[in-house]
Amino acid sequence: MTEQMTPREELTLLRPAPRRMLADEVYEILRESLISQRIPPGARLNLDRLARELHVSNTPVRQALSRLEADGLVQKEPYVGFTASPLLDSRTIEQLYDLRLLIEPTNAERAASAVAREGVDELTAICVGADALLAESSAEHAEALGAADMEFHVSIARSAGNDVITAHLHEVLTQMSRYTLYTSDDAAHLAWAEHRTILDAIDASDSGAATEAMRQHLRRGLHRVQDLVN
Amino acid sequence: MTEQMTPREELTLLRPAPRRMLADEVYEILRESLISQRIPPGARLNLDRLARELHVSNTPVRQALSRLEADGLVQKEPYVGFTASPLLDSRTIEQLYDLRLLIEPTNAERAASAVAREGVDELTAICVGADALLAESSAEHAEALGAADMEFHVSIARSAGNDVITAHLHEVLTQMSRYTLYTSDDAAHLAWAEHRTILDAIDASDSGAATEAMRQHLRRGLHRVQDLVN
DNA sequence: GCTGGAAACTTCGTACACGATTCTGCTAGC
DNA sequence: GCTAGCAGAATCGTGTACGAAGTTTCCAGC
Repeated sequence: MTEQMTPREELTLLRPAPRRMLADEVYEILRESLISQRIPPGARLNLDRLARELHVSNTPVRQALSRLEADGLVQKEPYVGFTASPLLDSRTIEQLYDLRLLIEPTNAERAASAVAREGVDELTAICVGADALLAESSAEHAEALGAADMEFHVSIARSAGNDVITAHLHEVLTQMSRYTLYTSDDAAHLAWAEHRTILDAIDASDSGAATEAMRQHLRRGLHRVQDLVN
Repeated sequence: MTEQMTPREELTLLRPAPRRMLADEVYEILRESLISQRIPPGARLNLDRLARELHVSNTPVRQALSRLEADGLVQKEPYVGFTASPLLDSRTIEQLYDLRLLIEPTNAERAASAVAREGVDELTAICVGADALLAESSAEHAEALGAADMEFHVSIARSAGNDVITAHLHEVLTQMSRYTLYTSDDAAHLAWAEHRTILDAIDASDSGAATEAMRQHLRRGLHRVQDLVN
Protein backbone atom coordinates (compact mmCIF):
# COMPACT_ATOMS: atom_id res chain seq x y z
CA MET A 1 0.00 0.00 0.00
CA THR A 2 1.36 3.40 -0.93
CA GLU A 3 1.44 6.20 1.59
CA GLN A 4 0.26 8.67 -1.02
CA MET A 5 -3.46 8.65 -1.68
CA THR A 6 -6.04 10.83 -3.31
CA PRO A 7 -7.85 13.47 -1.24
CA ARG A 8 -11.01 11.45 -1.68
CA GLU A 9 -9.45 8.43 -0.01
CA GLU A 10 -8.12 10.49 2.84
CA LEU A 11 -11.57 11.83 3.53
CA THR A 12 -13.00 8.37 3.40
CA LEU A 13 -10.58 7.24 6.06
CA LEU A 14 -11.09 10.26 8.26
CA ARG A 15 -14.86 10.08 8.30
CA PRO A 16 -15.96 6.43 8.31
CA ALA A 17 -19.54 7.03 7.11
CA PRO A 18 -20.60 10.66 7.33
CA ARG A 19 -21.72 10.56 3.72
CA ARG A 20 -24.56 13.01 3.99
CA MET A 21 -27.61 12.67 1.88
CA LEU A 22 -30.05 15.40 0.95
CA ALA A 23 -32.56 14.01 3.41
CA ASP A 24 -30.06 14.55 6.24
CA GLU A 25 -29.74 18.23 5.46
CA VAL A 26 -33.49 18.62 5.31
CA TYR A 27 -33.80 16.76 8.60
CA GLU A 28 -31.37 19.07 10.36
CA ILE A 29 -33.06 22.20 9.06
CA LEU A 30 -36.54 21.05 10.00
CA ARG A 31 -35.43 19.75 13.38
CA GLU A 32 -33.93 23.06 14.33
CA SER A 33 -36.97 24.95 13.05
CA LEU A 34 -39.23 22.77 15.15
CA ILE A 35 -37.21 22.94 18.37
CA SER A 36 -36.85 26.70 18.11
CA GLN A 37 -40.57 26.87 17.33
CA ARG A 38 -39.86 28.89 14.22
CA ILE A 39 -42.32 26.33 12.90
CA PRO A 40 -45.04 26.68 15.53
CA PRO A 41 -46.63 23.63 17.22
CA GLY A 42 -49.68 22.39 15.39
CA ALA A 43 -48.64 23.93 12.09
CA ARG A 44 -49.39 21.86 9.04
CA LEU A 45 -46.33 20.90 7.01
CA ASN A 46 -47.07 21.01 3.30
CA LEU A 47 -44.85 18.57 1.47
CA ASP A 48 -44.67 20.38 -1.86
CA ARG A 49 -44.16 23.79 -0.33
CA LEU A 50 -41.32 22.56 1.89
CA ALA A 51 -39.75 20.87 -1.11
CA ARG A 52 -39.95 24.07 -3.14
CA GLU A 53 -38.61 26.23 -0.33
CA LEU A 54 -35.66 23.92 0.27
CA HIS A 55 -35.06 23.42 -3.46
CA VAL A 56 -35.35 19.67 -3.34
CA SER A 57 -37.92 17.10 -4.39
CA ASN A 58 -40.53 15.74 -2.03
CA THR A 59 -38.84 12.41 -1.43
CA PRO A 60 -36.07 13.77 0.83
CA VAL A 61 -38.65 15.87 2.66
CA ARG A 62 -40.80 12.81 3.25
CA GLN A 63 -37.82 10.90 4.60
CA ALA A 64 -36.85 13.72 6.92
CA LEU A 65 -40.40 14.04 8.20
CA SER A 66 -40.56 10.30 8.86
CA ARG A 67 -37.44 10.53 11.00
CA LEU A 68 -38.87 13.54 12.82
CA GLU A 69 -42.01 11.53 13.47
CA ALA A 70 -39.90 8.85 15.13
CA ASP A 71 -38.39 11.62 17.25
CA GLY A 72 -41.86 12.74 18.24
CA LEU A 73 -41.39 16.21 16.84
CA VAL A 74 -44.02 15.86 14.13
CA GLN A 75 -47.13 13.75 13.81
CA LYS A 76 -48.48 12.13 10.69
CA GLU A 77 -51.96 11.24 9.58
CA PRO A 78 -52.12 9.03 6.51
CA TYR A 79 -53.42 10.72 3.38
CA VAL A 80 -53.69 13.99 5.28
CA GLY A 81 -50.16 15.03 6.06
CA PHE A 82 -47.68 15.99 8.73
CA THR A 83 -48.20 18.54 11.48
CA ALA A 84 -45.73 19.91 13.99
CA SER A 85 -46.45 18.12 17.28
CA PRO A 86 -48.55 20.19 19.65
CA LEU A 87 -46.97 21.42 22.84
CA LEU A 88 -46.84 18.75 25.52
CA ASP A 89 -49.66 18.79 28.01
CA SER A 90 -48.90 18.93 31.70
CA ARG A 91 -49.58 15.22 32.12
CA THR A 92 -47.05 14.18 29.48
CA ILE A 93 -44.43 16.50 30.94
CA GLU A 94 -44.94 14.84 34.31
CA GLN A 95 -44.53 11.43 32.71
CA LEU A 96 -41.32 12.45 30.97
CA TYR A 97 -39.85 13.69 34.23
CA ASP A 98 -41.11 10.55 35.91
CA LEU A 99 -39.03 8.46 33.51
CA ARG A 100 -36.04 10.73 33.93
CA LEU A 101 -36.29 10.29 37.71
CA LEU A 102 -36.07 6.54 37.22
CA ILE A 103 -32.85 6.61 35.22
CA GLU A 104 -30.92 9.85 35.70
CA PRO A 105 -30.19 9.63 39.46
CA THR A 106 -28.64 6.23 38.79
CA ASN A 107 -26.68 7.73 35.89
CA ALA A 108 -25.30 10.39 38.23
CA GLU A 109 -24.45 7.77 40.83
CA ARG A 110 -22.54 5.67 38.33
CA ALA A 111 -20.80 8.65 36.81
CA ALA A 112 -19.57 9.58 40.27
CA SER A 113 -18.33 6.04 40.85
CA ALA A 114 -16.59 5.86 37.48
CA VAL A 115 -12.90 6.63 37.41
CA ALA A 116 -12.81 8.22 33.95
CA ARG A 117 -11.27 11.65 34.06
CA GLU A 118 -12.42 12.71 30.62
CA GLY A 119 -16.08 12.54 31.58
CA VAL A 120 -15.59 15.14 34.29
CA ASP A 121 -13.61 17.32 31.91
CA GLU A 122 -16.40 17.23 29.37
CA LEU A 123 -19.00 18.18 31.99
CA THR A 124 -16.80 21.01 33.22
CA ALA A 125 -16.42 22.34 29.70
CA ILE A 126 -20.18 22.32 29.19
CA CYS A 127 -20.77 24.20 32.44
CA VAL A 128 -18.09 26.77 31.67
CA GLY A 129 -19.60 27.38 28.27
CA ALA A 130 -23.06 27.76 29.73
CA ASP A 131 -21.83 30.19 32.38
CA ALA A 132 -20.38 32.36 29.65
CA LEU A 133 -23.71 32.45 27.85
CA LEU A 134 -25.58 33.17 31.09
CA ALA A 135 -23.27 36.09 31.89
CA GLU A 136 -24.42 37.75 28.70
CA SER A 137 -28.12 37.11 28.31
CA SER A 138 -30.03 33.94 28.96
CA ALA A 139 -32.93 35.01 26.75
CA GLU A 140 -30.72 35.67 23.76
CA HIS A 141 -28.94 32.33 24.05
CA ALA A 142 -31.99 30.33 25.07
CA GLU A 143 -31.49 27.90 22.21
CA ALA A 144 -27.78 27.33 22.88
CA LEU A 145 -28.47 26.92 26.58
CA GLY A 146 -31.12 24.35 25.81
CA ALA A 147 -28.64 22.40 23.70
CA ALA A 148 -26.04 22.65 26.48
CA ASP A 149 -28.58 21.34 29.00
CA MET A 150 -29.18 18.33 26.80
CA GLU A 151 -25.45 17.76 26.38
CA PHE A 152 -24.92 17.94 30.13
CA HIS A 153 -27.41 15.21 30.92
CA VAL A 154 -26.37 13.03 27.99
CA SER A 155 -22.73 13.41 28.97
CA ILE A 156 -23.49 12.08 32.45
CA ALA A 157 -25.31 9.15 30.89
CA ARG A 158 -22.25 8.41 28.76
CA SER A 159 -20.01 8.53 31.80
CA ALA A 160 -22.34 6.04 33.47
CA GLY A 161 -21.33 3.69 30.69
CA ASN A 162 -24.63 2.37 29.32
CA ASP A 163 -25.11 3.23 25.65
CA VAL A 164 -28.68 1.94 25.54
CA ILE A 165 -29.72 4.18 28.41
CA THR A 166 -27.86 7.08 26.83
CA ALA A 167 -29.78 6.64 23.59
CA HIS A 168 -33.14 6.48 25.30
CA LEU A 169 -32.37 9.51 27.44
CA HIS A 170 -31.44 11.36 24.28
CA GLU A 171 -34.88 10.58 22.89
CA VAL A 172 -36.61 11.79 26.03
CA LEU A 173 -34.65 15.03 26.05
CA THR A 174 -35.39 15.59 22.37
CA GLN A 175 -39.10 15.47 23.07
CA MET A 176 -38.62 17.98 25.88
CA SER A 177 -36.31 20.20 23.89
CA ARG A 178 -38.98 22.77 23.09
CA TYR A 179 -39.26 23.48 26.81
CA THR A 180 -35.86 25.04 27.13
CA LEU A 181 -37.26 27.03 30.04
CA TYR A 182 -34.36 29.39 29.54
CA THR A 183 -36.72 32.14 28.58
CA SER A 184 -36.84 32.98 32.25
CA ASP A 185 -33.60 34.43 33.57
CA ASP A 186 -34.19 33.14 37.10
CA ALA A 187 -34.91 29.62 35.94
CA ALA A 188 -31.79 29.57 33.80
CA HIS A 189 -29.49 30.58 36.64
CA LEU A 190 -31.14 28.19 39.08
CA ALA A 191 -30.89 25.25 36.68
CA TRP A 192 -27.22 25.81 35.96
CA ALA A 193 -26.42 26.27 39.64
CA GLU A 194 -27.96 22.84 40.19
CA HIS A 195 -25.89 21.47 37.31
CA ARG A 196 -22.79 22.77 39.04
CA THR A 197 -23.83 21.00 42.26
CA ILE A 198 -24.19 17.74 40.36
CA LEU A 199 -20.84 18.24 38.66
CA ASP A 200 -19.10 18.91 41.98
CA ALA A 201 -20.53 15.75 43.49
CA ILE A 202 -19.39 13.68 40.51
CA ASP A 203 -15.96 15.33 40.58
CA ALA A 204 -15.68 14.43 44.26
CA SER A 205 -16.73 10.86 43.46
CA ASP A 206 -19.52 11.24 46.00
CA SER A 207 -22.10 8.98 44.41
CA GLY A 208 -24.67 9.52 47.14
CA ALA A 209 -24.55 13.29 46.78
CA ALA A 210 -24.62 13.01 42.98
CA THR A 211 -27.74 10.86 43.09
CA GLU A 212 -29.54 13.23 45.41
CA ALA A 213 -28.43 16.34 43.53
CA MET A 214 -29.76 14.92 40.29
CA ARG A 215 -33.03 13.93 41.92
CA GLN A 216 -33.52 17.41 43.30
CA HIS A 217 -32.55 19.02 40.01
CA LEU A 218 -35.21 17.01 38.19
CA ARG A 219 -37.91 17.71 40.76
CA ARG A 220 -37.20 21.41 40.62
CA GLY A 221 -37.00 21.34 36.84
CA LEU A 222 -40.46 19.79 36.68
CA HIS A 223 -41.83 22.54 38.90
CA ARG A 224 -40.20 25.22 36.77
CA VAL A 225 -41.71 23.82 33.60
CA GLN A 226 -45.10 23.46 35.23
CA ASP A 227 -44.97 27.10 36.30
CA LEU A 228 -44.32 28.02 32.68
CA VAL A 229 -47.14 25.88 31.31
CA ASN A 230 -49.83 26.97 33.80
CA MET B 1 -76.40 15.89 14.88
CA THR B 2 -78.37 13.01 13.43
CA GLU B 3 -78.16 9.54 14.89
CA GLN B 4 -78.15 8.03 11.45
CA MET B 5 -74.88 8.08 9.59
CA THR B 6 -73.28 6.49 6.61
CA PRO B 7 -71.34 3.24 7.00
CA ARG B 8 -68.24 5.17 6.08
CA GLU B 9 -68.70 7.56 8.99
CA GLU B 10 -69.35 4.72 11.37
CA LEU B 11 -66.10 3.11 10.37
CA THR B 12 -64.30 6.39 10.78
CA LEU B 13 -65.59 6.64 14.33
CA LEU B 14 -64.82 3.05 15.18
CA ARG B 15 -61.25 3.19 13.95
CA PRO B 16 -59.80 6.63 14.63
CA ALA B 17 -57.01 6.46 12.10
CA PRO B 18 -56.30 2.91 10.95
CA ARG B 19 -56.19 4.03 7.37
CA ARG B 20 -53.45 1.69 6.33
CA MET B 21 -50.99 2.61 3.69
CA LEU B 22 -48.96 0.21 1.61
CA ALA B 23 -45.88 1.07 3.62
CA ASP B 24 -47.62 -0.18 6.77
CA GLU B 25 -48.23 -3.57 5.25
CA VAL B 26 -44.65 -3.83 4.09
CA TYR B 27 -43.49 -2.76 7.54
CA GLU B 28 -45.50 -5.50 9.25
CA ILE B 29 -44.26 -8.18 6.88
CA LEU B 30 -40.61 -7.19 7.17
CA ARG B 31 -40.82 -6.72 10.92
CA GLU B 32 -42.15 -10.21 11.39
CA SER B 33 -39.59 -11.68 9.01
CA LEU B 34 -36.81 -9.97 10.95
CA ILE B 35 -38.01 -10.94 14.42
CA SER B 36 -38.53 -14.55 13.39
CA GLN B 37 -35.11 -14.44 11.70
CA ARG B 38 -36.62 -15.68 8.47
CA ILE B 39 -34.48 -12.81 7.27
CA PRO B 40 -31.21 -13.70 9.01
CA PRO B 41 -29.17 -11.10 10.93
CA GLY B 42 -26.61 -9.37 8.75
CA ALA B 43 -28.47 -10.14 5.53
CA ARG B 44 -28.42 -7.40 2.94
CA LEU B 45 -31.85 -6.08 2.01
CA ASN B 46 -32.07 -5.29 -1.67
CA LEU B 47 -34.61 -2.55 -2.27
CA ASP B 48 -35.66 -3.54 -5.77
CA ARG B 49 -35.85 -7.22 -5.01
CA LEU B 50 -38.02 -6.65 -1.94
CA ALA B 51 -40.25 -4.37 -3.99
CA ARG B 52 -40.62 -7.00 -6.69
CA GLU B 53 -41.27 -9.81 -4.21
CA LEU B 54 -43.94 -7.79 -2.39
CA HIS B 55 -45.41 -6.48 -5.65
CA VAL B 56 -45.01 -2.84 -4.75
CA SER B 57 -42.74 -0.03 -5.78
CA ASN B 58 -39.59 0.84 -3.89
CA THR B 59 -40.99 3.90 -2.14
CA PRO B 60 -43.16 1.98 0.36
CA VAL B 61 -40.26 -0.39 0.98
CA ARG B 62 -37.95 2.51 1.69
CA GLN B 63 -40.43 3.99 4.16
CA ALA B 64 -40.85 0.66 5.91
CA LEU B 65 -37.10 0.17 6.17
CA SER B 66 -36.69 3.65 7.61
CA ARG B 67 -39.17 2.85 10.34
CA LEU B 68 -37.44 -0.46 11.00
CA GLU B 69 -34.18 1.42 11.30
CA ALA B 70 -35.74 3.59 14.01
CA ASP B 71 -36.78 0.36 15.73
CA GLY B 72 -33.19 -0.86 15.56
CA LEU B 73 -34.11 -3.94 13.54
CA VAL B 74 -32.20 -2.88 10.42
CA GLN B 75 -29.19 -0.67 9.86
CA LYS B 76 -28.59 1.65 6.97
CA GLU B 77 -25.44 2.85 5.29
CA PRO B 78 -25.95 5.78 2.95
CA TYR B 79 -25.50 4.96 -0.75
CA VAL B 80 -24.94 1.31 0.14
CA GLY B 81 -28.19 -0.04 1.52
CA PHE B 82 -29.97 -1.65 4.42
CA THR B 83 -28.86 -4.75 6.31
CA ALA B 84 -30.69 -6.73 8.96
CA SER B 85 -29.16 -5.74 12.29
CA PRO B 86 -26.61 -8.24 13.58
CA LEU B 87 -27.45 -10.21 16.68
CA LEU B 88 -26.89 -8.25 19.86
CA ASP B 89 -23.58 -8.79 21.58
CA SER B 90 -23.48 -9.84 25.19
CA ARG B 91 -22.64 -6.32 26.33
CA THR B 92 -25.67 -4.74 24.67
CA ILE B 93 -27.95 -7.40 26.09
CA GLU B 94 -26.64 -6.58 29.55
CA GLN B 95 -27.31 -2.91 28.95
CA LEU B 96 -30.85 -3.57 27.79
CA TYR B 97 -31.57 -5.58 30.91
CA ASP B 98 -29.88 -2.89 32.96
CA LEU B 99 -32.39 -0.36 31.66
CA ARG B 100 -35.27 -2.75 32.21
CA LEU B 101 -34.16 -3.22 35.81
CA LEU B 102 -34.37 0.53 36.29
CA ILE B 103 -37.96 0.86 35.12
CA GLU B 104 -39.82 -2.45 35.24
CA PRO B 105 -39.69 -3.15 39.00
CA THR B 106 -41.27 0.26 39.53
CA ASN B 107 -43.87 -0.56 36.87
CA ALA B 108 -44.76 -3.73 38.77
CA GLU B 109 -44.93 -1.84 42.04
CA ARG B 110 -47.29 0.76 40.60
CA ALA B 111 -49.41 -1.82 38.84
CA ALA B 112 -49.88 -3.58 42.17
CA SER B 113 -50.82 -0.31 43.84
CA ALA B 114 -53.29 0.61 41.09
CA VAL B 115 -56.92 -0.21 41.68
CA ALA B 116 -57.82 -0.94 38.05
CA ARG B 117 -59.41 -4.35 37.68
CA GLU B 118 -59.08 -4.51 33.92
CA GLY B 119 -55.29 -4.48 34.06
CA VAL B 120 -55.24 -7.67 36.09
CA ASP B 121 -57.78 -9.27 33.77
CA GLU B 122 -55.62 -8.50 30.76
CA LEU B 123 -52.53 -9.97 32.43
CA THR B 124 -54.46 -13.07 33.43
CA ALA B 125 -55.68 -13.54 29.87
CA ILE B 126 -52.14 -13.30 28.55
CA CYS B 127 -50.88 -15.88 31.04
CA VAL B 128 -53.74 -18.27 30.30
CA GLY B 129 -53.05 -18.01 26.59
CA ALA B 130 -49.36 -18.63 27.12
CA ASP B 131 -50.03 -21.67 29.32
CA ALA B 132 -52.14 -23.16 26.56
CA LEU B 133 -49.29 -22.74 24.09
CA LEU B 134 -46.77 -24.14 26.55
CA ALA B 135 -48.91 -27.23 27.14
CA GLU B 136 -48.60 -28.07 23.47
CA SER B 137 -45.08 -27.27 22.41
CA SER B 138 -42.94 -24.31 23.36
CA ALA B 139 -40.66 -24.75 20.37
CA GLU B 140 -43.48 -24.71 17.86
CA HIS B 141 -45.06 -21.59 19.33
CA ALA B 142 -41.81 -19.81 20.08
CA GLU B 143 -42.86 -16.81 18.09
CA ALA B 144 -46.30 -16.48 19.68
CA LEU B 145 -44.78 -16.94 23.13
CA GLY B 146 -42.29 -14.19 22.41
CA ALA B 147 -45.12 -11.87 21.44
CA ALA B 148 -47.03 -12.82 24.59
CA ASP B 149 -43.96 -12.08 26.71
CA MET B 150 -43.77 -8.63 25.21
CA GLU B 151 -47.48 -8.06 25.79
CA PHE B 152 -47.16 -9.14 29.40
CA HIS B 153 -44.49 -6.61 30.24
CA VAL B 154 -46.10 -3.83 28.22
CA SER B 155 -49.43 -4.52 29.88
CA ILE B 156 -47.87 -4.04 33.31
CA ALA B 157 -46.36 -0.78 32.11
CA ARG B 158 -49.79 0.37 30.95
CA SER B 159 -51.29 -0.53 34.31
CA ALA B 160 -48.59 1.54 35.96
CA GLY B 161 -50.13 4.47 34.13
CA ASN B 162 -47.20 6.16 32.41
CA ASP B 163 -47.57 6.19 28.63
CA VAL B 164 -44.10 7.58 28.02
CA ILE B 165 -42.49 4.76 29.97
CA THR B 166 -44.73 2.26 28.21
CA ALA B 167 -43.61 3.50 24.81
CA HIS B 168 -39.92 3.35 25.71
CA LEU B 169 -40.27 -0.12 27.20
CA HIS B 170 -41.94 -1.20 23.97
CA GLU B 171 -38.89 -0.01 22.07
CA VAL B 172 -36.52 -1.89 24.35
CA LEU B 173 -38.52 -5.09 24.07
CA THR B 174 -38.66 -4.75 20.30
CA GLN B 175 -34.88 -4.69 20.14
CA MET B 176 -34.76 -7.81 22.30
CA SER B 177 -37.53 -9.57 20.42
CA ARG B 178 -35.19 -11.80 18.45
CA TYR B 179 -34.10 -13.37 21.72
CA THR B 180 -37.39 -15.02 22.44
CA LEU B 181 -35.43 -17.63 24.38
CA TYR B 182 -38.44 -19.90 23.99
CA THR B 183 -36.43 -22.25 21.89
CA SER B 184 -35.51 -23.97 25.13
CA ASP B 185 -38.42 -25.74 26.77
CA ASP B 186 -37.02 -25.32 30.27
CA ALA B 187 -36.48 -21.62 29.87
CA ALA B 188 -40.00 -21.15 28.56
CA HIS B 189 -41.64 -22.85 31.52
CA LEU B 190 -39.39 -21.06 34.01
CA ALA B 191 -40.10 -17.66 32.52
CA TRP B 192 -43.85 -18.12 32.53
CA ALA B 193 -43.81 -19.44 36.07
CA GLU B 194 -42.09 -16.22 37.05
CA HIS B 195 -44.70 -14.25 35.13
CA ARG B 196 -47.37 -16.00 37.16
CA THR B 197 -45.59 -15.02 40.37
CA ILE B 198 -45.58 -11.39 39.29
CA LEU B 199 -49.24 -11.57 38.31
CA ASP B 200 -50.20 -13.05 41.67
CA ALA B 201 -48.38 -10.29 43.54
CA ILE B 202 -50.10 -7.62 41.45
CA ASP B 203 -53.46 -9.33 41.90
CA ALA B 204 -52.89 -9.34 45.68
CA SER B 205 -51.94 -5.65 45.53
CA ASP B 206 -48.65 -6.57 47.20
CA SER B 207 -46.45 -3.92 45.66
CA GLY B 208 -43.33 -5.01 47.54
CA ALA B 209 -43.65 -8.59 46.33
CA ALA B 210 -44.42 -7.43 42.79
CA THR B 211 -41.29 -5.28 42.71
CA GLU B 212 -39.10 -8.08 43.94
CA ALA B 213 -40.67 -10.69 41.67
CA MET B 214 -40.08 -8.50 38.64
CA ARG B 215 -36.50 -7.83 39.66
CA GLN B 216 -35.80 -11.54 40.04
CA HIS B 217 -37.54 -12.34 36.77
CA LEU B 218 -35.31 -9.88 34.93
CA ARG B 219 -32.10 -11.09 36.58
CA ARG B 220 -32.93 -14.67 35.72
CA GLY B 221 -33.98 -13.70 32.22
CA LEU B 222 -30.61 -12.08 31.65
CA HIS B 223 -28.85 -15.25 32.77
CA ARG B 224 -31.00 -17.39 30.50
CA VAL B 225 -30.19 -15.22 27.51
CA GLN B 226 -26.51 -15.16 28.36
CA ASP B 227 -26.49 -18.95 28.52
CA LEU B 228 -27.97 -18.99 25.03
CA VAL B 229 -25.46 -16.53 23.61
CA ASN B 230 -22.34 -18.10 25.08
C1' DG C 1 -79.48 26.06 7.64
C1' DC C 2 -78.42 21.56 6.15
C1' DT C 3 -77.30 17.87 2.87
C1' DG C 4 -75.05 16.06 -1.29
C1' DG C 5 -71.67 16.16 -4.57
C1' DA C 6 -68.13 17.92 -7.46
C1' DA C 7 -63.78 20.46 -7.87
C1' DA C 8 -59.31 21.51 -5.95
C1' DC C 9 -55.69 20.22 -3.28
C1' DT C 10 -52.48 17.08 -1.01
C1' DT C 11 -50.54 12.91 -0.21
C1' DC C 12 -49.31 8.18 -1.87
C1' DG C 13 -47.39 5.14 -5.22
C1' DT C 14 -45.04 4.24 -9.72
C1' DA C 15 -41.60 4.70 -13.21
C1' DC C 16 -37.50 6.45 -14.61
C1' DA C 17 -32.93 9.08 -14.67
C1' DC C 18 -28.80 10.03 -12.12
C1' DG C 19 -24.92 9.08 -9.23
C1' DA C 20 -22.32 6.50 -6.03
C1' DT C 21 -20.55 2.06 -4.91
C1' DT C 22 -18.94 -2.41 -5.74
C1' DC C 23 -17.59 -6.12 -8.60
C1' DT C 24 -15.08 -8.01 -12.66
C1' DG C 25 -11.54 -8.57 -15.58
C1' DC C 26 -7.64 -6.79 -17.66
C1' DT C 27 -2.97 -4.94 -17.64
C1' DA C 28 1.50 -3.89 -15.69
C1' DG C 29 5.13 -5.02 -12.67
C1' DC C 30 7.70 -8.16 -9.80
C1' DG D 1 3.17 -17.24 -13.29
C1' DC D 2 1.35 -14.50 -9.73
C1' DT D 3 -0.14 -10.38 -7.42
C1' DA D 4 -1.29 -5.44 -7.08
C1' DG D 5 -3.55 -1.78 -9.19
C1' DC D 6 -6.71 0.21 -12.19
C1' DA D 7 -10.36 0.93 -15.55
C1' DG D 8 -14.87 -0.36 -17.18
C1' DA D 9 -19.32 -2.28 -16.37
C1' DA D 10 -23.00 -3.85 -13.67
C1' DT D 11 -25.55 -3.03 -9.55
C1' DC D 12 -28.08 -0.60 -6.36
C1' DG D 13 -29.53 3.37 -3.71
C1' DT D 14 -31.00 8.32 -4.24
C1' DG D 15 -33.65 11.95 -6.32
C1' DT D 16 -37.11 13.72 -9.82
C1' DA D 17 -41.41 13.89 -12.23
C1' DC D 18 -45.81 12.37 -12.99
C1' DG D 19 -50.14 9.87 -12.45
C1' DA D 20 -53.43 7.56 -9.00
C1' DA D 21 -56.00 7.71 -4.71
C1' DG D 22 -57.84 10.00 -0.96
C1' DT D 23 -59.28 14.10 1.64
C1' DT D 24 -60.90 18.68 2.30
C1' DT D 25 -63.36 22.63 0.75
C1' DC D 26 -66.86 24.98 -1.32
C1' DC D 27 -71.06 25.69 -3.64
C1' DA D 28 -75.55 24.42 -5.55
C1' DG D 29 -79.96 22.68 -4.38
C1' DC D 30 -83.50 21.66 -1.17
